[in-house]
Amino acid sequence: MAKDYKRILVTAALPYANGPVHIGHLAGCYLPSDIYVRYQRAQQRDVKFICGSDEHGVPITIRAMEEGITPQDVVDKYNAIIKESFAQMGISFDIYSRTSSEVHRQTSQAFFKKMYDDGLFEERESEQYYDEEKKMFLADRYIVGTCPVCGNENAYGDQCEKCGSTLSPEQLISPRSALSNAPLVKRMTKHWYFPLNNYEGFLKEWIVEGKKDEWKPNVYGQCKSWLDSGLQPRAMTRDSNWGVPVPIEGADGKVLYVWFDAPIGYISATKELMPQGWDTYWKQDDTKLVHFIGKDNIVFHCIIFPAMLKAHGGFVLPDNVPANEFLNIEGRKVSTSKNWAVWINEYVTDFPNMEDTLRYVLCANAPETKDNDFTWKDFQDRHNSELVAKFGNFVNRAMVLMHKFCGGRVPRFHDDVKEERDLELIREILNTKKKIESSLENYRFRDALFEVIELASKGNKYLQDVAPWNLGKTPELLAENQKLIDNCLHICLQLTANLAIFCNPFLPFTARKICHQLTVVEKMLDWENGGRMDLLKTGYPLRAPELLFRKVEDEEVEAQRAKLEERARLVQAAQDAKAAAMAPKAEAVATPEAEAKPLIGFEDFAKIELRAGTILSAEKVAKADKLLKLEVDLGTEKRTIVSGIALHYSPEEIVGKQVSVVVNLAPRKMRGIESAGMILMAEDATGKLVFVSPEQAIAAGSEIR
RNA sequence: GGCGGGAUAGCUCAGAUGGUUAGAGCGCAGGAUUCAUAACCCUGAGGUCACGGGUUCAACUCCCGUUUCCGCUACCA
Repeated sequence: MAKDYKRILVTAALPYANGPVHIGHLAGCYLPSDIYVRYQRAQQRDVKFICGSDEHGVPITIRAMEEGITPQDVVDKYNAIIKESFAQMGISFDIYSRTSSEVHRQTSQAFFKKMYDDGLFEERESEQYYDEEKKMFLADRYIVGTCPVCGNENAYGDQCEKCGSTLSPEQLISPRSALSNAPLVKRMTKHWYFPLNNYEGFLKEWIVEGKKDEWKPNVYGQCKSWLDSGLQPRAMTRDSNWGVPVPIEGADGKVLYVWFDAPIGYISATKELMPQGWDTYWKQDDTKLVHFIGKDNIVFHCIIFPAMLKAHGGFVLPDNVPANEFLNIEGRKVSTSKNWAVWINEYVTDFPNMEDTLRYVLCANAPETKDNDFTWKDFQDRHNSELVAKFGNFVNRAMVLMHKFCGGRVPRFHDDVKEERDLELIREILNTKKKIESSLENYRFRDALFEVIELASKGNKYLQDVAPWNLGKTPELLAENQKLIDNCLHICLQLTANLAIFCNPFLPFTARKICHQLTVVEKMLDWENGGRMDLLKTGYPLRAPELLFRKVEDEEVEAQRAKLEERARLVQAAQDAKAAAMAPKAEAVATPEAEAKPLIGFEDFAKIELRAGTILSAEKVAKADKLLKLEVDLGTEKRTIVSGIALHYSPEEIVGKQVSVVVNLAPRKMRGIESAGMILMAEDATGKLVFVSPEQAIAAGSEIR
């Protein structure tokens, strides 16, 4: 039941301003949204395209700390880079704003305040780590300490970037503040929780029942999964000084949770774009709201934000959330920290004036239904065979032949000699238009783009069938066949004009180049002109043909592959993924030496009590992939130790084995089992784990020093 | 481990509501052609639709297992 919408509001996920954008971002979100919007604009529909930088949150403050600059400096830098990359790629936002703007502060605060005043939050107190020196609570990321897993002394409270372990602050050994280096104390702090569980009924009805056949399976499935497993209240505030201050009494030092304020950024940006009238787009039922995002954002856009909008009241809910899957590169996942990515700002430098090629390749192979793979070989193949050989070649053939046989002017169409194949092709043009429309309305961008190329292909076939170059081989033949030649080229040129209209949402730069050659104004690109056979006036002189695309040579894509591999190799060799992620430009700086820990005194070492132990029994821990529950004989006592080695050893093969045990490690519960100690393991670069064992059998409990 | 989404020609991917010979592009093998960036056009070869069961007159398409990839989540040397 397609509603009769009066206007369309399109949002693209706010990119996080702590790094540049790469082709995965483009393919998953910004390109499809731009195609959709350009199409709707060409349809003369009332559409607004909203985006901006997401500039709050802990990772930005961390990056600022690491680079020795302020968070504002970080976001200023990346906001500029990101904004420029989008502009260069022709992503045509009506506004690209940022969540550090004043309008956004006001908007998100008002949003929060309204919910607060309506009593929609729950206040809760909990114990959090507090830095007495800086007089502030610390987010998980601000807490550093020794990783219980790999011993990295600079692990963060949520993750150890050295070994990739996900942590909680409580797990860190001797936690300290990342800001002041001071030891931490625990203090009570108050936060405001949004009881998502109160909206389960509404969400179930709206999504599970209402969107079953409308939303993509991946989106629908993900939502259903969340709803079925039950929703929990979620904290909507954080202790931090970077973000939107919580606008109520007694909330000093607290800001809105970045996932609370970020989606409101769509609203603020709309406000900024249209100080008068923004609310028409957000508050009237006949607005079609569409969120374009990557699959990692589904829960926020389909569950949390709609629940917020519903709770606040007065806002429209998204009609659709066409989330794409992920794009891999050369068979591997995109990884910022491993620098396995194709960055947009680098692409536009390496391939000037080839924005449409990237747009084409990313759309033709967009991860619409599953993760897809981007390879440079595929990039080259698609460009050379589809854009150059089919599309560009057809346009060029039509132009060249027209100049050769029709004196550089659009020939007239002679009804008296028209043939069935002429009419057939004309019908195909209209047919193609309809197919593209229906595909685009249903977010099937690759299908739509395929139809464009397919139509060019039909043009090529038509030219081949009529073969005007044969009809005009000699002056005698030319005179005899001029009418047939005229008709053929008349149709080919009108088709070329139609191709410009049809490719415009996908290949806007190319569409304009075609307009230039045909000496027509951009206005011709209006969608309603699609299918017309009188776009070019008979007798009108056209410009000399210029190639729309150059070929991509083997060396170019080889160089790109080599660049990708080389950077990844450097990062790998450096064993310093973090440094590379923080400075993707600074690949040359990466050093091959592994990160070394600082010197420690004997007294530090002496704090650790190590003993040889003998494994008495081992069993797999239920509901955990990697955990084994071990009974270890330490001579004077037997202990239960839970160890994450199940992927490397089976329970049977390790019984009786002697191992090294950290005896005085604070006990910790895992999967409900208290683990008293830790088994030492050695790990190689591939992640393989082996025991660190006494070289000969020795009495259980022997001290290791 | 829980949940969700994938697994289809050599490669990259499409395949509403189950129904005649399962599709496209590239690649490959032939052919035709020369207007065009040696491009275009035609023909052909290539798939037990991951595996095993089941429902059905009929399953790539529905159901149940298994294997495997991706994501979220839990957990982790």
